[in-house]
Amino acid sequence: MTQISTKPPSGMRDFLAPDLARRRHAIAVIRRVYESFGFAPLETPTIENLSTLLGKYGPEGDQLLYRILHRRERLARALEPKADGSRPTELDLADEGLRYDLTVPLARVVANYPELPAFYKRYQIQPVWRADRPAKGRFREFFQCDVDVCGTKSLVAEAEVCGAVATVLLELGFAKPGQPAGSFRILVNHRELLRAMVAEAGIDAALEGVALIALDKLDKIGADGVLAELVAKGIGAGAAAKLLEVLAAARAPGFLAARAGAATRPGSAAAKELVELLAIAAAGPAGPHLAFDPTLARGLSYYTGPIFEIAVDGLAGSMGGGGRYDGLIGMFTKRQIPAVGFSLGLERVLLVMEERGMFPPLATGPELLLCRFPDVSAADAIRVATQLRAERIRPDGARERGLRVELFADAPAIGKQLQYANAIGAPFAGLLGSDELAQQSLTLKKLATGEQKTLPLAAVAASVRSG
RNA sequence: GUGAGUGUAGCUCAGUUGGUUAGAGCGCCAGACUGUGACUCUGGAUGUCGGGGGUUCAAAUCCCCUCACUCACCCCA
Repeated sequence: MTQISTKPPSGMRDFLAPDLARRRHAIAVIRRVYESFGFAPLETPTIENLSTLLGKYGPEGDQLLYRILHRRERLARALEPKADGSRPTELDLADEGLRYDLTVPLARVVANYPELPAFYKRYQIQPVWRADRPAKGRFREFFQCDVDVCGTKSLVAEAEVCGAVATVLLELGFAKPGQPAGSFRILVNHRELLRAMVAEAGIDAALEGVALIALDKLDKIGADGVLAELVAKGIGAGAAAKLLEVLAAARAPGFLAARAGAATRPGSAAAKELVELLAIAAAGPAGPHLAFDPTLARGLSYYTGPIFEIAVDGLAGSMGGGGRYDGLIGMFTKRQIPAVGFSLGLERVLLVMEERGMFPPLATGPELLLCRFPDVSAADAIRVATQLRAERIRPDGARERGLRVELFADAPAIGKQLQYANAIGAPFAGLLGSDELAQQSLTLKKLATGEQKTLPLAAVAASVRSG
């Protein structure tokens, strides 16, 4: 163990220039689209009080929270046995943790700033942390891109957040349904509908969670598999079979409309909401992508109404998810404020885009590497680089942006400098010798073809731009 | 949390039933044009074989421990 590991901690990553080019490309699209829907930006701290975070995500979520150990005297005190002789617990050793998602911090913010507009729409693109075991497409530090609407129970809010993420994906190059190669679906369901189905099957509300998780696997392990798992989790064989029956009925075409019309049956109101949501959303960009999926459950415990998840072929997890959480903000303030949101998983989106080759060519680095021969002083090279970088006014009055210019620091053999230009992917090299300097000119070399010409400094930018 | 797999040069990997000096390709460095890279040719350097212990005359190879990473499941974004 003499050698210090130079790798980042597991599940966390360094982002080098090519990674950042792709990430920034996606984030730029996300930000632009979210703002076009009228969402305002928000950023919140990396660290939140544990009292803010605990109890919002369910037991599994609490388990995955990164906690920040007390320091110095506070830690020493916390480590001592308590008055009753019992040992300190996890709760005694920390009262802060890293944020686990962006929704709970948003709820805290809404509760903390009563002066915010009654209908607060915000977007937030920041990393979150989960003490999970990393896997393909799963990290311990990852970025979420959230949009949320607070202050209304209107299903327009649902339609808008779905429309926003659908627009993002379309603008990133994901296809409409019918073009299976690049398509995505937004699955929708309703917490109340799920509860009604579980109740209808005669399953105890306490077992609702495990029942829903088993149900969610129907496509993977089949009806027999789900049945076996339900029984294994302590649900009677009769109730388990009944649940599958209820579910099969829910999958039949026309189920939602029928249930919405049957006002006395459990889940009728929820079905009605989904019917309405699908109808409203049909007018927006999410319309063609939305699909009712009665098995969609979602793990976070704060959801109360419609829930969503983005599914694409070939991705084990989801690219994003969301739903309505009318009770969450009320956990931080006496005011009960309804809200609904959608979260895109940046890494999941990038993963799928990578696999499908969806990135456009992304320009990075300098457009021109300025190489100097040994007979040119460093000061002269800097003067020329400065001139090339500066914006200038063309004779016709138009403004011309300066070039992205890197100046080679030393002046070794020109071949070395060209090798470097090649290595960093610069499309052009500018060769500066005493001849060029005397004429206020530059020999411009196009690396891809090797062709080169000497031209006045003032003409270099235009020539680079024209390729 | 469960199960499986992989750790050998900067990278991707080969290395036979244990056998003496551990290899290839790519990359890197130097040269074949003294103001020209990417292509070609020649030459060169590169390793605690993940780490520790054990078996053996002998270990990259077999055994144990440990660490790291990957995949699948679970769950999620």
